[in-house]
Amino acid sequence: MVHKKATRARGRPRAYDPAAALTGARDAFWNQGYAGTSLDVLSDATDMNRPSMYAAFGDKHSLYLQTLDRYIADGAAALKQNLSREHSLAEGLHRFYENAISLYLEQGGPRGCYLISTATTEAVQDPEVGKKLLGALRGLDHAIELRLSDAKAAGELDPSADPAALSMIASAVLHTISVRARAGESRAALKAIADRAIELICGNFRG
Amino acid sequence: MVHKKATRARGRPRAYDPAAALTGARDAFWNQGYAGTSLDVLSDATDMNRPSMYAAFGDKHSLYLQTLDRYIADGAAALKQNLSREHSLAEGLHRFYENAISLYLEQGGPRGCYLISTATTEAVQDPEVGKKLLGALRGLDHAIELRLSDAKAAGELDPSADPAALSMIASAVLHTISVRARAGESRAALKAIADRAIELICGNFRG
DNA sequence: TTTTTTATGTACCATTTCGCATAAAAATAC
DNA sequence: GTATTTTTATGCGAAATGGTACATAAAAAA
Repeated sequence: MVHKKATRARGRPRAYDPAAALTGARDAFWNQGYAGTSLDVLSDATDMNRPSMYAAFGDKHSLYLQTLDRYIADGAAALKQNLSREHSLAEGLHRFYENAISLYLEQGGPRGCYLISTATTEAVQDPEVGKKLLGALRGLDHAIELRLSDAKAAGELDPSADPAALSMIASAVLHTISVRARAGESRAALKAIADRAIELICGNFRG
Repeated sequence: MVHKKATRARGRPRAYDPAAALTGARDAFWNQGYAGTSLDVLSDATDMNRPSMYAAFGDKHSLYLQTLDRYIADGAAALKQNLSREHSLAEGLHRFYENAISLYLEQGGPRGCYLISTATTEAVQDPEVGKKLLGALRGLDHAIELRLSDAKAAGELDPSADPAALSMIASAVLHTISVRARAGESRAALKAIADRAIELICGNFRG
């Protein structure tokens, strides 16, 4: 039997929580963008001094890439849950958009999707960011398309429905919600957009 | 009779073209974002030295706002032309998206929509930018909705069609095309998205 | 207790960034 | 020609930025 905490790390224990630090860094980038966020701000946001940040996450660029990875992983997990076949398609899409809108408007003012709001700007000059962004966009398309194909097979969608086209629309609606949220659109307006999209995607069918 | 060039400005003539300089500045911001573009880069891009830039456009922030204004005005003019009633709705939307895709992929790598790719990031920290962005988004929605209402009245759209909902979709598709273009998606893929959207919006009707 | 290991905290450095002062240049007005 | 006006050109300077050296603190190991 091995006690997890039995063997403690050798030297001085770290004074910060790595996961919380990454969240703090992400929130700072989220508010000010990659280029607009200084190491001083990141140091405050992570509750770490500069050398510790460096030791833990590497330089600013490397830290940013790690926040992107975690956001993408978290988003994929939430997506999988929301679009599981436990709920109807309409219900799943409803949860999916509600979840997104809440995330985009969370605490301290609107901010939109982390990728669209910060990574898109950098994607042109930074191939690593561009690659992660494109991968995430395609991943979302793909996951939704799979769910729509299932729905079509299950009779939840009209037999003439085109899952590829509809999944593109569903993604586009998420993207527009992100942009509008960050621009300052109200929660009610964003919800109305989501509701209209769900109606349009699901047509007259209800699972 | 007054000759336009008869009375020349008093002092040393300017060595730059104001409109071209604004275009150069815009392109620099477009590539690197607002925060990521330094005055040195802007000075190169405008072919102006720093004091001249200041005299002509004010500080970096003021210059950026002016590039936004011009982009928004240009976009509105192009939109008006593409969605005029000279063409059918489907044809108009086709021109609209083709025009956008060409702009988003123009010269020197993909870049997306100038507003979505650069202003969105700043919108949270910079209320002036946020206001301009939100205004532009709503302006697009409104213009498309008007065109769709006309199309409905003219029998180009199904009588049951909802212009407000469809215009939101049409805008969303433009937004997704911008994000995907900047992320590196191919022109063919972007065109496919536009075509699917047009089909979906226009339904089975053709004007 | 002493050594070793790991993390912290202060302070620093080179560079970049934004913005402006100042002088020279190029035109018109007198 | 001289004065006036407007722009250009060089370059400076304060502040901010990304990144790191170095000494110290806090733990386990010997």
